[in-house]
Amino acid sequence: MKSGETKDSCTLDQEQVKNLERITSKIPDDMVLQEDADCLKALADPTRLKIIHLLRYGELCVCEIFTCLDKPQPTVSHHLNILKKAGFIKYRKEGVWVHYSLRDREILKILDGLSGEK
Amino acid sequence: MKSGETKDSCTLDQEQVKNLERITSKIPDDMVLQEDADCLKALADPTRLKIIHLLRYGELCVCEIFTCLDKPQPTVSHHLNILKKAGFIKYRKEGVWVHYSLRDREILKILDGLSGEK
DNA sequence: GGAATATATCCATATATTTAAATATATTAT
DNA sequence: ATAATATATTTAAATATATGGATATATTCC
Repeated sequence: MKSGETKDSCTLDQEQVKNLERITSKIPDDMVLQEDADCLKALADPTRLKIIHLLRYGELCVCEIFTCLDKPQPTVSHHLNILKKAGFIKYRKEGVWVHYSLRDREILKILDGLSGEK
Repeated sequence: MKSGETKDSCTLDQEQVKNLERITSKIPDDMVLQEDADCLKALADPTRLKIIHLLRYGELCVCEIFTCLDKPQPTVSHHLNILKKAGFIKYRKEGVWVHYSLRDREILKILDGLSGEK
C-alpha cells in the first residue's frame, strides 16, 4: 500500500457481508443504545451505587444519606439528582426534609447480579 | 449560625442513628462498590453496548465489528480492550484475525432489561 | 419578620473518557 | 527478505464528569 494512505476497511467476503446485514438489522437503533448507556452511566459510580444500596431498606432523607456516605452535602445532592433524572429514585417532601426512595426495586437485581458472577 | 461557618451535618435523632448503623453494616464495602461501578462503566457507552449486541449472534473479527460500527479501527480496538478488561468478552486468534465473542451470555439479561422497564 | 435548618444550585477546578490520527506489531504470502 | 493485511498501542485533543466551596432557596419555629 502506498505510504500515507489510510486503510480502515478490510476484505469481507460475500458471506460475511450477508451475515453482518442480518445481524445489524436486529440490534437496537442508536437512540435506544444512547438511552441505555445513559441509564447505565447513572449507575456506574461507587457513590451512587452506595446510595441505591442504602435506599434498599427504605426511604432516607438527604442528611441521613450524606452522613452515611461521609461526603459533603452538595456532592450528595448532585448524585441524587443524577439518579433522579435517570429514573432510579423518587422523593417525597415533608417540611424541610426531602425523603428519597427507590422508584422500582428491579434495579436491585442488576446490582445483586454484579458482584458474584462474570 | 455565624456567617462563614460551614455545616455539613444535621440533627439525627437516636432512632435514626441506630437505623443507619443497622443499614450501613449491610451494604457492600467500598472496594466491592468500586469494582461494580467499574464493571458498569465498561458497559455504559453506546458503542460498547452495540458491540455486545453484535456479538450476541456469534463471534466476529475486529474488522467485521468496526465495519458495522462505522468507526475507525483504533477506536473500536480501544473499546474492545475495555470490554475485555472488564471480563465481558474474550478473543480467539486465528492467524492475523482476532475473533471476539461474549464470555458469558448473562450480560444480555442486563441489556434486555434496560430498554423496557423503569 | 428573623433565625435556624435542610436541601439545591452555581461555579471553578481536577480528573476521566472518547475519539481519531499516527505509528507499531504480528502474521501470512510471495 | 519484502509486501500486504489485520490488529494493537501511543498520543493528543475535545469533551464529559466528579468534587466541594460558596451561595441561594425553602420551610419551620420563635
